[in-house]
Amino acid sequence: APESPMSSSESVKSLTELVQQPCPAIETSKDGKPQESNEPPVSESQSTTPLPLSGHSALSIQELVAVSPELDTYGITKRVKEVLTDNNLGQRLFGETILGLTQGSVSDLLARPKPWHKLSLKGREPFVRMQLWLNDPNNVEKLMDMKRMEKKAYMKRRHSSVSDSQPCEPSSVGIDYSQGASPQPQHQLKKPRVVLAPEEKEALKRAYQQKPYPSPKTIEELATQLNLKTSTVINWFHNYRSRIRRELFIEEIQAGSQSQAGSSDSPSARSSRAVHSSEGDSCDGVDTEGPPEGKQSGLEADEYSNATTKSQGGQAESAFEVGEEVPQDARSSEKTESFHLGMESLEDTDDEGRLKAPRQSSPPGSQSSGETLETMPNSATEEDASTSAASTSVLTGESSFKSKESSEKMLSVPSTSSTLAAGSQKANSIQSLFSFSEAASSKNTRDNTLRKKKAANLNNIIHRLEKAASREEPVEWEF
DNA sequence: TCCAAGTCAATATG
DNA sequence: CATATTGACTTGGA
Repeated sequence: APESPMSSSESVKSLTELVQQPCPAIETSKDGKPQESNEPPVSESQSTTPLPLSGHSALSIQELVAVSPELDTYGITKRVKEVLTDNNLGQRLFGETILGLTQGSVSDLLARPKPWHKLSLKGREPFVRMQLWLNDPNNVEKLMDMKRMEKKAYMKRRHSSVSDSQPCEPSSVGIDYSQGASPQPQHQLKKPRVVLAPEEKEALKRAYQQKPYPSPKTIEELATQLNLKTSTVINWFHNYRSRIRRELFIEEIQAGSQSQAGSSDSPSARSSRAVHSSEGDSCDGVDTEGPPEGKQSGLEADEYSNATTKSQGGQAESAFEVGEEVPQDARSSEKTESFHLGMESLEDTDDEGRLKAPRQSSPPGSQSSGETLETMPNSATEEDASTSAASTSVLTGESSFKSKESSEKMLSVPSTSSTLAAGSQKANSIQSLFSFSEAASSKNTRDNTLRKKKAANLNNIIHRLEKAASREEPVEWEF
């Protein structure tokens, strides 16, 4: 098989190489790199590094991370993916032995790496490890060995059990795997893992568009209306916000990287990466509605609506202000819109339409039936307005306009880079922080007020985040 | 307390 | 089987 693609001519190393031996002075050889694999059972993860100042012994990665130069996370993941696929190595093995992470985390990391400057010290660690691994000439070989070993062990185990009736390899550990022991009864100790129904997700997304940072009160309402635990709603918002942010990051990275003028970047054919398909166009409305059937997969398409960002934190930027006037203050404009989340059924009576998940509990008397009423009394919360009038119930499809336009999509503008063509070179970073975008929408019909609103909303939170971020870290981003 | 960032781990998908 | 998605938990900062 084709082998040794290695870095060969790659000139990319440059700074990445530094990671290997950041400061010869201190580190000297010992290239053994601190790769230690963690044990299967939970890793150490010793929080708060106790600073092994005493030196000797392994130099923790955290120290390496601390001195590591800026790494190209996107490039690293791209190469790692190539190497892994070229050699038939799985994420699980790689993650557990090299990164000390589980398969799911690895998948996520490889698919959506955040730009270096947006990573915390902890978040940079896996990337440093990956770079270290890439620099290791025997990386593949080592992993292959591990794989073989694992297979062997597995085979052995299986064999004995199959051919041998009494494998009992576990002999040592007490009989029955403790723990759950009786698999049957399965007390409910196991926790079912909440799975939100598509309708519920839709409702939450809609709520998010109106208020990305719902007040406790709003959260309560949502929880009640959707018949979910409050913590679930809270978690959902946290996760959603976080994941949306991530989407923006990758856009940023892609935009930045695309400027590459040759050099680097091997022409690997496959490449992965999903292109953002844009979409759009025309007819929109229409559709859908009935979630039940068909195309479940396609439904998300827009998923976290792509946002169009635009940083304007205060300076600059005005340049490309979008053409359209944005309803500044998304907040106020919001009140016009109502919550209407279209979902009809849900909750309804008993009979199991299958819709209702196993969700246990259910607040004491809550949810009676029919009708959902809208709880929206006072308000007067600090955010004032916000939901206020709006919210009709989240469920009830009864709101007059459940309209079909529900499918909101926020056009995702393929950030065309305007500026970026520029030199870049040099620090290579250029990431530009946020793409401008917009422009596109202009042509569209003007009825996109809805979109604008959403965009404003997202911009809003982005600003807040940026502000906060810059405050704490006077780094350079943001030129 | 809230939040963000990282992860885990169950479970979807392919 | 491997990979992708996602609700929940953990950490660390104000």
